[in-house]
Amino acid sequence: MFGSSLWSVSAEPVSRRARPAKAPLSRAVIVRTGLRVLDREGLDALTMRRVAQVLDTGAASLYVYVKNRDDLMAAMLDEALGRVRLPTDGSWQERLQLLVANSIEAMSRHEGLALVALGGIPTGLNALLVMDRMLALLKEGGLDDKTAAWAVDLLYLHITVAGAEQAAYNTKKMNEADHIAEVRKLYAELPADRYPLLTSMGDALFSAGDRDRWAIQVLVNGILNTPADR
Amino acid sequence: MFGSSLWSVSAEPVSRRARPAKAPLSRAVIVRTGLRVLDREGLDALTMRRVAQVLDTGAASLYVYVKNRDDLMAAMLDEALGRVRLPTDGSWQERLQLLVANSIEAMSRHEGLALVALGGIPTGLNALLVMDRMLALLKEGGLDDKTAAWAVDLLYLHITVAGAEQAAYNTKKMNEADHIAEVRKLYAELPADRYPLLTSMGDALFSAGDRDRWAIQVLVNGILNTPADR
DNA sequence: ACCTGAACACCGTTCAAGT
DNA sequence: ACCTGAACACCGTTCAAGT
Repeated sequence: MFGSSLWSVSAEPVSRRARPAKAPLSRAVIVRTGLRVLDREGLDALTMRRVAQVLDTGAASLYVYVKNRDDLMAAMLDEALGRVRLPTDGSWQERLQLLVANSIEAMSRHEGLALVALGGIPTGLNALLVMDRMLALLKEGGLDDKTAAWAVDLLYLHITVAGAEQAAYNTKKMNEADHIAEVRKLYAELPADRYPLLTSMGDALFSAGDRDRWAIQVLVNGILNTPADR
Repeated sequence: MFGSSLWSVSAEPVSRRARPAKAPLSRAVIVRTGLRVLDREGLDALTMRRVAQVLDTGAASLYVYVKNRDDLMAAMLDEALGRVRLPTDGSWQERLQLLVANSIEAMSRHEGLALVALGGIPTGLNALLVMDRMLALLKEGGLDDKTAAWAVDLLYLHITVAGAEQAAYNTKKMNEADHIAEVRKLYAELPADRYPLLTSMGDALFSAGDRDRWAIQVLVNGILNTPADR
């Protein structure tokens, strides 16, 4: 009875105003959507299905623009690195330290993204730009090519871990003070004969201060004092 | 016709010799089995189901001894760190550098394991032992408590990334030389105006040498030259 | 050419039910 | 007490079929 009318309804052309054209898919749109999903819903929610859903399509459609989930995350990381501000003022050492700090900060904003940088020479255009600027600063500081090259490797590695750690820290559900108190208690209760330092210097272990800034200074000072060719 | 005999067969007691008692489950056995699965079949194969299968049981049985997959992997990491050799000879700097190198090596033997250390103050008994020994060496070197504490943080962070990178490198399916050649080509083909250093100093970027050893030296030198209290 | 429904081959984790 | 079959609520990825 309703068969043919139902059929004709679904065959009827639908006004574009009632059902407006979707924004066309593209790699850039998928990458930005992935970043939004990651930032708003967390790493667990960053699934191909969820990203597709936000774009009002099916997961299969993403594979035209993105090789797989890892490829998507790598692209998201590079997008995030595109937001790094390149310092212009101060001595070369100040600019280098700020560039490293800015890169760490950019990575730390997005849960789990820093980890995809591990195990793989960077190939993203924005990651490479950061590396090129670091090389320029190191050469400005008078380092030889080999030391500068190795230094950039090490600095990028540090950016990755520091970013990952900071991101994990930012995302921790647990109350930070509670967590530290708990670990502190664990350290204090360790057997003192096997862990003499951890049990005895508890206060210093959790001492406040800008550890991130200090770590970057350590790296730069170390690089200046350690030529690659012994 | 065969109904009752089949039924009686399955009800018949089976000799323990024909079907020997399984080794009883325990946290230690599960952790060691996980490590074996990881080393032999890779990170993708490290599933609760696969570990259980090797132990001739169901995945659900593991949850009596292990909170979840992350807990299992954390325990596996600490087990791996239990294999780190603690150096006894040489100056405190030599012993420290060797301890760091040994720790990196231990982590790098097991794909993906280093990553579980990220984002979380270490609490495994073997990780803590490595940290305690590092603290002892730094204090032997005359560092104040605060600098020593921050230094151990930084060194452990470096052990983690370096281990993760090395592990990824060890596990790479692709021919190493081919991969480097590919990246080198990518760098060379970058626009020279935007990437002046990467395009011009290609040789130095891929220069051979012991980068890992150099990186550890950089860290130690930097730590010695950078007190935590400015 | 571009898109997608449906299926494939898995996951981690829980829990009622068994011994 | 200890163990487990089966189910729940998902995954990433592929591909034949549609428009």
